[in-house]
Amino acid sequence: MVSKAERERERNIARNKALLEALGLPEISASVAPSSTKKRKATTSQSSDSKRPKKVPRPDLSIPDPGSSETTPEPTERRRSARNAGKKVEYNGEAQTNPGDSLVKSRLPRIVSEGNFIEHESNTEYVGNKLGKRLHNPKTYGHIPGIEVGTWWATRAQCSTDAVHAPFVAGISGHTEKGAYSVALSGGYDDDVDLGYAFTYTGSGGRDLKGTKNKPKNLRTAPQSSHQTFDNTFNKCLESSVKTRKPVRVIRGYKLRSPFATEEGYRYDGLYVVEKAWMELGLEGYQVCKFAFKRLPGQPPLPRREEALNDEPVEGQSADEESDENIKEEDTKDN
DNA sequence: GGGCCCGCAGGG
DNA sequence: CCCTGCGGGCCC
Repeated sequence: MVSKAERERERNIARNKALLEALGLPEISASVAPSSTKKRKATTSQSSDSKRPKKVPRPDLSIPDPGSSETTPEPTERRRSARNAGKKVEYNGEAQTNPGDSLVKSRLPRIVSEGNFIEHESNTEYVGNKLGKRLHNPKTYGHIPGIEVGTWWATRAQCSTDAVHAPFVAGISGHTEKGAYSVALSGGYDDDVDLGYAFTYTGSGGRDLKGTKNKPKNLRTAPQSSHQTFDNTFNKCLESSVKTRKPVRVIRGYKLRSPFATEEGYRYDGLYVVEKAWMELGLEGYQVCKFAFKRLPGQPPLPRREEALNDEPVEGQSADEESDENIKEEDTKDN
């Protein structure tokens, strides 16, 4: 038996999916199975052990002892498990006393490719769950220099430090007239559809973050309790993106319900264009703002979750054409 | 795992 | 300043 809400959800999904498919594939119509192209080793990390310990972003790297011993005073070890993310973990002990020193070395971040994902080893210290020193302005359109598609972070704060998506919590960042700089796909709306090369996205607002007067909640996210509108600043940004067609940086997170979600943390999935903006009835019975995104061609294929690999192969994935270096950082000159 | 509450960055 | 927001940690 299927509940009414569930049916509603299925209908929304079907409608959104049809809409995305109507947008067409991103140029290359070749439906190449991603595993057959460049990421043949994409899933080796977990293939051997049947019981996955839930998070294995890095099976093993050049770092001597990745094993659970987090206490290694290894100064080069910067990545942490998401679980440790706000703790007062003393990685790098004394570096903290003088953050400026270790932060300012302005070498560009180094990327270590790792099959299914890319580990980001920048010189930037990620201090706790706070914003570190940025090398670039997040209020720009297009790629951030030095940050490859596929770059992975444990937390939103780290992603913000690298200027890919500035807000810690909010899903949308942008300029109301020129368009969005970036969005985060991190769950939150269960009738969004993610095909990888295209997805639908639900806008912001309409949530009662404060609870009632007697029962103040002061939440950062909450159930829908009123209609969304395009007056909302964030929604306006995305609406403008449809007109300006500026590229939007997209990150996907572990909460996303999609074969393209990360196992944990957040991943930079490159540039998309917002093709369409509209309103529809959301699952919670309120009007929501919806947006259809389409990925720009010429970008690395998206990794899929392990458990999704057995499913039907996805279309629209193809090896990189010539890389699109023409889409570079393009300043907004308003600050 | 769910509930709750907090800090925090960004923008008006 | 104030408020928002697809985090994150902790406690249960």
